[in-house]
Amino acid sequence: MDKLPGPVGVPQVLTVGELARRSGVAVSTLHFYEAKGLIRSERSVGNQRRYARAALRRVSFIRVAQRVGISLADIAAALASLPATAAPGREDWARLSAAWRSELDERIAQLKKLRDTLDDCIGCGCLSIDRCRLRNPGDKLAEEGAGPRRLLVKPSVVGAHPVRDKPTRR
Amino acid sequence: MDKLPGPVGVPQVLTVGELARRSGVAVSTLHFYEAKGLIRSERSVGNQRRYARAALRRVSFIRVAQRVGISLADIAAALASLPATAAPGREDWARLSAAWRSELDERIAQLKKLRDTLDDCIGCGCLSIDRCRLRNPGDKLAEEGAGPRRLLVKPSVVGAHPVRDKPTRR
DNA sequence: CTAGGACCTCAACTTAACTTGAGGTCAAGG
DNA sequence: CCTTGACCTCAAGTTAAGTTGAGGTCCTAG
Repeated sequence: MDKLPGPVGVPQVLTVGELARRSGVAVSTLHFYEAKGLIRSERSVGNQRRYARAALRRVSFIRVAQRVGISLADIAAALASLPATAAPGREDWARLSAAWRSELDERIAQLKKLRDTLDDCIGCGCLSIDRCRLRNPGDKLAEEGAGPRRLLVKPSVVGAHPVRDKPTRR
Repeated sequence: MDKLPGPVGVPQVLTVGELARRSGVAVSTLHFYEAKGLIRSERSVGNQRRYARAALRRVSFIRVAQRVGISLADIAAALASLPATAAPGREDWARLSAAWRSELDERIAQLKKLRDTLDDCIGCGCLSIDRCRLRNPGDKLAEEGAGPRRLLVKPSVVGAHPVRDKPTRR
């Protein structure tokens, strides 16, 4: 029953090469993702990876999430809530969606703010981002020393994106 | 006329320590940004960095842009259109805004799509991202081997975010 | 005058996310 | 039987974005 390499129509199980071609990521990346626990595979008799079609979905998800600035670690955490073994059911996706909803909303708000800030500051002619609608009264920013407060929407719950946060002394 | 260290009210020129505190980034990061050409400073008689107040604005901008997944290289390119020497004028910000507008809009669209996709796929009960509204007819995805086409909005003009694009053979 | 903080440079280290390469297996075709 | 292409593992290299550290300067306060 084990579908072997040769591409025959629409296979129910994918080789790593097929998954790579169809998802648009390199084979090495798939190996990497698997090592990181982001995707899973069965093995054929000859020890080759065999992916369920659901893997394609997972990889798409990973790439898109990454593209908007979410780290693999966060993605892995989210995906961990899906059953790796079987095709995820409705409530599995529901759980994931709920968990990410606020994070995504927050990032959207952040982006809009950045975009609109540029526009506004041009429109009003004040020539300055930290003055105008973004400037806090009295210029008393220095109080807590914790980043661009006016542009940042909030510190983020999931907070593990590529941007190194606060100079953490380990 | 060179304002020296001691914090006195609201200084017109900032030391690296002050800029670090007020912008929320580490001193080392400011050095790094300067080395990369993202910010600029004058030097005091004693060879210490002195930043114009405009630098605070630039740093805020850098962090926020970064936070939404834009690379330092892209940010540097954008900032390069601003005069590093004087305070940027209205048309400088206008240029920057215009250049980024589509990129930001695109990323916003992308994020919304990701968010709504999760919601939709739960709502419709199809249990699958690559089927449903995202699935292309006939499952003929394998044609060009170029990434998650249905979720990705478009290949991005500025395209230099942390996500390693295509397995480029150098 | 000497100690403390804040600053300087430059090189080396770190982490995430991959890629590259060396050396080896496996199955189908000529 | 032998080659070819796709696959395997594991180690090492790469890039971006910083951080850490060693060794040195400078000014202000005690």
